[in-house]
Amino acid sequence: MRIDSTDRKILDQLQRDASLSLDEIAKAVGSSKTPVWNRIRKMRDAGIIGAQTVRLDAEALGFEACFFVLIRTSEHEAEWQKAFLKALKERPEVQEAHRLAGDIDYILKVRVKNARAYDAFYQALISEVKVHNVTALLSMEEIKSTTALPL
Amino acid sequence: MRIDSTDRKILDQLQRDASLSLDEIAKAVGSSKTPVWNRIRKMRDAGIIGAQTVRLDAEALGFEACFFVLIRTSEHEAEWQKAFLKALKERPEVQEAHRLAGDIDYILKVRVKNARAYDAFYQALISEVKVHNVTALLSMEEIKSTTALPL
DNA sequence: TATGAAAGTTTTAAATA
DNA sequence: TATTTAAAACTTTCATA
Repeated sequence: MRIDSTDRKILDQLQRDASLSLDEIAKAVGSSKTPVWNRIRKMRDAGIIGAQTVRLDAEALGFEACFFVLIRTSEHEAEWQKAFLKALKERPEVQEAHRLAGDIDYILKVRVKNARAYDAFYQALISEVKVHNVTALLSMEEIKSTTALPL
Repeated sequence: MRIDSTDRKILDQLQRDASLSLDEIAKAVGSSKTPVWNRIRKMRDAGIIGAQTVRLDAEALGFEACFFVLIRTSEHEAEWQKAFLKALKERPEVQEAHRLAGDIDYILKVRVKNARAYDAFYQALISEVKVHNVTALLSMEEIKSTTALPL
């Protein structure tokens, strides 16, 4: 699917504030309701626009600890990988999981209530799948956090 | 502000799909429109509910590279830190930035179009502020990515 | 907490450039 | 083909019971 500059402007508005009305978006991108609506629908159907969410204040809700977890493994078989990915997807405290190129195999972002909850997560994970080496980096301060793309 | 189990259910619905109508949320949490609306408004005013956003498909929009960047610095003065944080906040390719406890001082998540764009970012950053040691981890596969809290 | 009415929004369809 | 207009269905918001 081709995306032109008007589409890009619409996406930029939406990722800044998805609660804007069609009229407001139309005004901001210099168009009007119906064409904007058609573009949004097309991009939704194409999967370019995904789920609508709200950002919640993690601290206020008692999620006071955030860890980045660096994982090295000696296992590289398909079976092991399948079990590992499944475990990550199922655990709700894992907010991000990436397979990496190079020395370190995986990185996770894990959001939990406290250090103890992290330990519970860690114990559960290593009992489910064998990992070679795990380093946890504890976040002291969230300087920035956004999902917005620099369109 | 105190959050009860009904509030938590509402938040959970909203972070799953912020486009749900009040009626749908009310039904899901076993209440009716007005109380749900009052609770949502209260939580918005308290800042527990933040901005509404849409998730965009980064790959489809040409953002094909994602790096996690581990930074060690020898500088720990207030002036340096101020300049560094400012640089991070201003750069739109930095999606996450955390100050860490321990050996590594900062971790960034950087989303760019390609490896070349990452290099441009890296050169710009180190010319703005002095950093001691930088390790970039390249993501090969985004296994999971969510901002949802395990309420 | 529930009801309901006013204002505003989304969605579809038809008409127009 | 893309945009404007129009109208129906639905949602949010808020006053009142």
